[in-house]
Amino acid sequence: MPTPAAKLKDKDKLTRTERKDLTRNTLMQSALDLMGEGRSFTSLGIREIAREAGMVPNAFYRHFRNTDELGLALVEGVGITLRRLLREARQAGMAQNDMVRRSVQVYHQYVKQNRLQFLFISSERSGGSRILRLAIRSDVTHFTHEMAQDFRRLGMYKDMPTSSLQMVCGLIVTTMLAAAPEILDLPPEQPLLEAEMNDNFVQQLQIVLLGAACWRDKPEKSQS
Amino acid sequence: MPTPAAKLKDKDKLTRTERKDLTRNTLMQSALDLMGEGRSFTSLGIREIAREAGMVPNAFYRHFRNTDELGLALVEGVGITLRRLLREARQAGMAQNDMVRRSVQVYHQYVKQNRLQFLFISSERSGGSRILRLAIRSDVTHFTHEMAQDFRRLGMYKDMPTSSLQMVCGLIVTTMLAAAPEILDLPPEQPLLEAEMNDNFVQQLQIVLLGAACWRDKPEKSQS
DNA sequence: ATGAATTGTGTACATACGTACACTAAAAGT
DNA sequence: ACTTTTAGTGTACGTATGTACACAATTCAT
Repeated sequence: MPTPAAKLKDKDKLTRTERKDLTRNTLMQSALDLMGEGRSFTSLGIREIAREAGMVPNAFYRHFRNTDELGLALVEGVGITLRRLLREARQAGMAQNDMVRRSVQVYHQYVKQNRLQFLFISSERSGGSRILRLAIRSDVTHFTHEMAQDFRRLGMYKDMPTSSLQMVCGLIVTTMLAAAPEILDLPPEQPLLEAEMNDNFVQQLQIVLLGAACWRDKPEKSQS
Repeated sequence: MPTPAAKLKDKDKLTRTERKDLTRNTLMQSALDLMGEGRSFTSLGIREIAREAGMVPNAFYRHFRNTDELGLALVEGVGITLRRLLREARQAGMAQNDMVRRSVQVYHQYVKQNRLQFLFISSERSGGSRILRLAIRSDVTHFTHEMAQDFRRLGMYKDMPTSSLQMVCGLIVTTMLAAAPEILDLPPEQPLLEAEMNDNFVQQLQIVLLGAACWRDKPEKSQS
């Protein structure tokens, strides 16, 4: 690696829009990389990102008007990542037996593999920029709904009204996302801590699923 | 209000340490206020905070070495706030009946009353500075344990092992804290949205409590 | 009462930032 | 073959930042 800057830019013969998308991605990746080094997205500057991407500051403007716009682009990638997660979880075989434990393992390694994206979600989901916050929240809601659909497809909680099912999935997703920062902060190569955390996580999810199973719609309205 | 800067500094006759603590608090409050205006804590600067506090930049150093240290001081305040919450919830009368609904209401208004502190917790709990993150997390753990003790005192889940009870409380706290950012982002004076959110929140907590009630320790170890 | 300690001020400097404007080179449209 | 578009560069400017240093004013200890 000759320079610390250039990320991936082989000067192949590419159409202009292709090259543009490429450096655009470089910018986004650079922002993520900076977050990986402990900086929070909201505190990133245009110059900083451009520098990390090996470009002159002004080049940034050819792709985004400001950092928030780059953030929104990152959120899109997050949406894709989350959808892939669901797909992987589905494929991981829901053998109904220790399906929760299995899912937790899949999730755990998925978070580690997509470290920077989850770092981004976790810290910006309730972070500084309102626009980003709402965008992420909307993506998470989307994810929740897809999970509910999957539950339906798998025939889980057959006789539960859809709204309740979504509420339960919301709870699951909340629990999942809350686990992400702790996974990310785990010191590497500490299988003991890791196992302990996963056990706790598994138990919590089992509680939720158990509660959902015992729920059996009781739509009592409060009158206080 | 003559100047936009001075917060609360009547020049009474005060001992030196009192006055110092006073301006120290002014600095902390100013940081919170800035967060209230949409800035994220990690992106705050010494000058910015000092300016908001109506002081010259250098004065900051008489109280904190850097912004992280101020953040840690804020975390202490957060701990106190959380403990007060538990106390209020206890007093709110756990009439066992719609106790969840009651607690949710208490919590909701508590978050709104301590808006800035919850803003701080929510965004820094998985935010940029590792030190702050861990400090907040440790406070939250503490809070969780106290909640578990309260559960014990109230005779709830009598025959559940302590570790499981703490796990359940962890789940509850996670759910509570996840609700905070949404409460904070609610447009003001929208009782409909508010009620909807609360209903959802209540249901989720009921699921958790129900699951916990059905739990009845099943300490099966996995062998995969 | 006097000297020390400490809180807050004023000035200063190197550095970083966002952004404007003019420019180059190369691809795209004609 | 030409003109136009456009991704990226270079320079420049006003402003904000962190921090160092010397200083003022007041409280504390003696």
